Amino acid sequence: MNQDLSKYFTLAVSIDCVVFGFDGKDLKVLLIERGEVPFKDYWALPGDLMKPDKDLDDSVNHILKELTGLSNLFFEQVETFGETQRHPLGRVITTGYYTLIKIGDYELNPSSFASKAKWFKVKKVKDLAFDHDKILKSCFKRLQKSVRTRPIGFELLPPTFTLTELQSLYEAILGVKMDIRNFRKKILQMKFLMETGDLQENVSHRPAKLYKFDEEKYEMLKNKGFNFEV
Amino acid sequence: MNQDLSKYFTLAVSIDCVVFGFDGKDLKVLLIERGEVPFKDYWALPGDLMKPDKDLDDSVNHILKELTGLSNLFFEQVETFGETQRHPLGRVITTGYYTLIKIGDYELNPSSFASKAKWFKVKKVKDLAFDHDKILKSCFKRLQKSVRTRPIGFELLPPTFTLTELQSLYEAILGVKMDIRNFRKKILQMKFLMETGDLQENVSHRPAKLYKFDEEKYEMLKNKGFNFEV
DNA sequence: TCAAAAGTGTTCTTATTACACCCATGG
DNA sequence: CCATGGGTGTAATAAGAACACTTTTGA
Repeated sequence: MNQDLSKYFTLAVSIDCVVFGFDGKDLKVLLIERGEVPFKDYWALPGDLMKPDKDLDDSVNHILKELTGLSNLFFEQVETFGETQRHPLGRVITTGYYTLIKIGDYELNPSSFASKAKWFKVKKVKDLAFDHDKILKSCFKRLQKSVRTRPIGFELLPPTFTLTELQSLYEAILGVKMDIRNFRKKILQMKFLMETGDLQENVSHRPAKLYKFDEEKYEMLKNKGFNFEV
Repeated sequence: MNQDLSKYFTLAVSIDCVVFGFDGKDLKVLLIERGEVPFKDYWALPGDLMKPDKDLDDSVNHILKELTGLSNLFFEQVETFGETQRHPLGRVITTGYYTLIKIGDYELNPSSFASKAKWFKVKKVKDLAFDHDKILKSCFKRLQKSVRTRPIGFELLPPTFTLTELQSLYEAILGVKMDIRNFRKKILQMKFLMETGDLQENVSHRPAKLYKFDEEKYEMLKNKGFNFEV
């Protein structure tokens, strides 16, 4: 930090949110349609410039709420993108965050410059505004890493779920097929699932047992981590 | 991005470099003594404000060279710190990067506002300028994670080394003692080490065999990753 | 009675752990 | 001949991978 500081204080910082959800079949990501320039009418990650008087990490939820109505989520910071040409209106460095939520627990209320908000299959997404394809890819990779070293599920599944739904979630995130018997063996021996005693209803096949997360054991495992190889 | 953009373009972005080295016994980190305010005479991570016309990732090596003389290293981005009060001269968001090098392969030439540059044992470091304790901790954690999923060593050891030196490196990074026989078994079966045929000299005990990395296999494993449990 | 998904065990192979003694050198 | 760190193998246990048939329901 030498001479003439003022020329350095000329950048903006933005935040982009990658909100992952699961509909029982596909892994999805929440996008907004931009109602303003730049990239008007493009689909984009919910994101905006950070107010200069706010902490970076604290701004994530404010920005997401403003655009989509979703609030109070737990985000993990992933990567910061700082190419000179990434934003057409000036020098904007952006930090990407991701979170996991249950689709359906939250109502989407697009506002501000978001004209729409909608869930898209992660695998189908492309041609987003700015460098958002890159940010999404980076966050998706981080999610894939995380899923192997700590339990994920609670955040993405309804309160009770079948083992097949949980397996589908892991398969959707990791993009692989797993052996049904080995998956069940592995996941049950971790002891963070409890049978509810209830069964699926109105399915035209043998109804599956419904499970829920034992929150206490689940939080314990989340903190200490584990190794889920596939 | 709505109304009055100019009030957003008032931030500076800085970069802080965590350069890890190994002296055969302890894991070390390179620090500079700051010759200028703020935090004059404090030890700090080498870091500086980014020039607004440069890419973020590209600035890392420029900044490190300016302060320490080290150039052309491969950095991994770790985390961005953006608390409002983290810098006394204004709103500065900083991104932390880390790299691994062989101490001794590089000559330290402190310049610019770095009055000194020196290696410190990672475990002993505290009371750094700004929030650098936090940045160092974050990068150290990332290093510990990385070491379990891909080979590390080449960057930190001399061209030829003994298995005990390699084991000491892993123990220094992970902060655990490992079984000598199991360590050797595991590391040798990965096939990225080659015997040089030479032995240690001038040691007052049985001289150890010297190994080197099989660069081809080593790069392969680095790209595809592996699982090194301890 | 058919279609569709649920549910269940065993065997084989591989990886991990724990553990103790002799060897080669310099001083 | 002593001190120092180098070097080696095996047995027991645990984890992972591969694999096929029966059950329950609604239509």
